[in-house]
Amino acid sequence: MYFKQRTHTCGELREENIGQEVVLNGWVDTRRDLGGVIFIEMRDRYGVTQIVFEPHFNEAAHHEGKVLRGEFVVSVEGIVRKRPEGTENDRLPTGTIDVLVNKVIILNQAKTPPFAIQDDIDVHEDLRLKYRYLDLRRPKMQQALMLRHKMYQIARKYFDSKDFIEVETPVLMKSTPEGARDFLVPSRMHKGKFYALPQSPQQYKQILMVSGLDRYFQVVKCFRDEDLRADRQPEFTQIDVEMSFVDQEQIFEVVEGLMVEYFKEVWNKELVTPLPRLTYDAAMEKYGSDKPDLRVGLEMKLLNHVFENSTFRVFQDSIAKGGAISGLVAPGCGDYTRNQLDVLTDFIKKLGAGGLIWIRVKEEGLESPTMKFLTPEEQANLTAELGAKPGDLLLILTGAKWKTLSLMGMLRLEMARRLDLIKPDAEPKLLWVTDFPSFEWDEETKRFYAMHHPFTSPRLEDVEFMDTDLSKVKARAYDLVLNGSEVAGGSIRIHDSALQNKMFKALGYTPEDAQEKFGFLMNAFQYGAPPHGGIAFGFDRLAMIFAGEQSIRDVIAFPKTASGISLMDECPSPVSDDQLKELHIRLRG
RNA sequence: GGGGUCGUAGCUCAGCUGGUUAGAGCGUCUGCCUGUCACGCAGAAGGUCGCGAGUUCAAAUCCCGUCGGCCCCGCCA
Repeated sequence: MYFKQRTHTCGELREENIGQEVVLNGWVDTRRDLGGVIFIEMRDRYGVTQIVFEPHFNEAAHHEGKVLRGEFVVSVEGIVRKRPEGTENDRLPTGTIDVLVNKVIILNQAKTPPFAIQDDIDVHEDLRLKYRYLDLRRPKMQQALMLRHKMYQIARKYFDSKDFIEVETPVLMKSTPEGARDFLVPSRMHKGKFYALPQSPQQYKQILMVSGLDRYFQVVKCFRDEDLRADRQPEFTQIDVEMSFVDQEQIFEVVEGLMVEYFKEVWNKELVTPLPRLTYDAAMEKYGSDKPDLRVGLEMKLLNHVFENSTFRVFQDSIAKGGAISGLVAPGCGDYTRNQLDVLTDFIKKLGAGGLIWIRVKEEGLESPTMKFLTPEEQANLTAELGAKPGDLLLILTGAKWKTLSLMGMLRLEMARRLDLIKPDAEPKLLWVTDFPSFEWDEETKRFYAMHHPFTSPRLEDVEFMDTDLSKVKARAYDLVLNGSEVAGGSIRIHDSALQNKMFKALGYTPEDAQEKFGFLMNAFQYGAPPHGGIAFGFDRLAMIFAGEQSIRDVIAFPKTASGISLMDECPSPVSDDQLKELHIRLRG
């Protein structure tokens, strides 16, 4: 089909183009047929331009214009004309002109789309995902993808300017049963053997440091076969970074530099550095989360010392077992009804709490079923410690330390939602969370696991505890947290074989286990591994927050649903027996 | 694995204490309309009430199961 190349995009024409003969190619956005004159808005990635069919100007074109429908692909030739006085559209950058059509070629017809191709449509997401190619025509989605593109380019330019080199690492690699579940890829040529898709290029980037690449980064897809969330997809993009001969401080400096760029280029905001830092312990104690949202002012308080000598059985038990008593003031919620408090109690119980202690603060004192268990002195200390005022509601959770703090953190966010404390236009809050524990106790298997990964260096002053009390060992690990989301995480790695062996031993690996699982990394480290460390950005999350979206699906071109399927191409899908046979696989059941 | 919520026209929803022919707005189609921009006016078409089984004289409505979307907990080195 013959058609002329466009002379302009649909977002380009202005008053200075008046009088020019132009060619536009694009999609029919909206159609307003007034019987005589027909107005059509034409859309492409760059914008929208109104084209006009007038019978007196060109009868044949007008006749052709009659049959155009939404989403038809057209090429039009015409003359740019100033819109008559009073008919300008100030919502369009092209709104002072329109194009009087001389000729229209229908490049393709289109079925009526199942939903309108425009922003702010009210349509279920599953429909958008099934027809993702139409969804992505919406200006908002195109802007999201363009923002994402801009953010890739900023990162690449930034890291390049800092002497980092981008290296691609394998997508087919060895499965490591540590951490998240691997996606497995069966080998045809090696019966019974499997590749795994990388959860992250962790081991490869460390080997690149051994190889002397010094500074590496990569925009890289990673895969984790775990359940999804609004901010979690089974395949996602990291900006992966590793540096040699550095400590935490140099990594922070590099990362903060990139964040300054992002704040400036995306939000036009000046980010003040160095960023605030919070230790893991402090974050848990005050915010009940290792990714605290500091836009919410509410702070939790540890109350163990207030109830040290309490006769209240619940508090006694907690303290005796080394647990936590955590309190939170819900300002102005002192008028919560019994019913509202029951709803709140139910909310936190469903998350795993044993119960919720609530106390209404009145002018005349504290009001709660729990009060009969507390001495007047304890009541006074409680009020003072929390800084509670009449009209407030006090919430207290108690039990095993980390679980209780974490539950209180969820309650804190719930109260923030109820009190509407997170305004969309609130100043973004970016901070480092540092000094994560090296080890995490797992109740189910009754053993310690690496909280980050087994190559994370403990703080050197904590190495002595590796033989005595693993719960005391803190790691040289850090997360970057933006508005309550973990947007990057990393650590200084172990580069010393002796320390690495000590770590494997602490995690319960025999030397044979370690060799079997991580042998290639261990071997590499015997040939001169420099001190090194790094970080990886969760790029989708970062893009989501910078785009002001609530779901990473809105900044990913072709995302999966919460159950991990693609509604558009309907994967995962069954495969033929022949395919399975070739891979030496027989399905069970 | 668990909890919550939703599923009715192409879309967004109402109807749900069982009872006539399941409605509305938008969209689509047809006709009229020469400056619209949410064009307007008139008319029409459009339904496996997610699916299955059950209770009942009778089920969109009640019960059970199942599938799917979204959110959360667990999980995510």
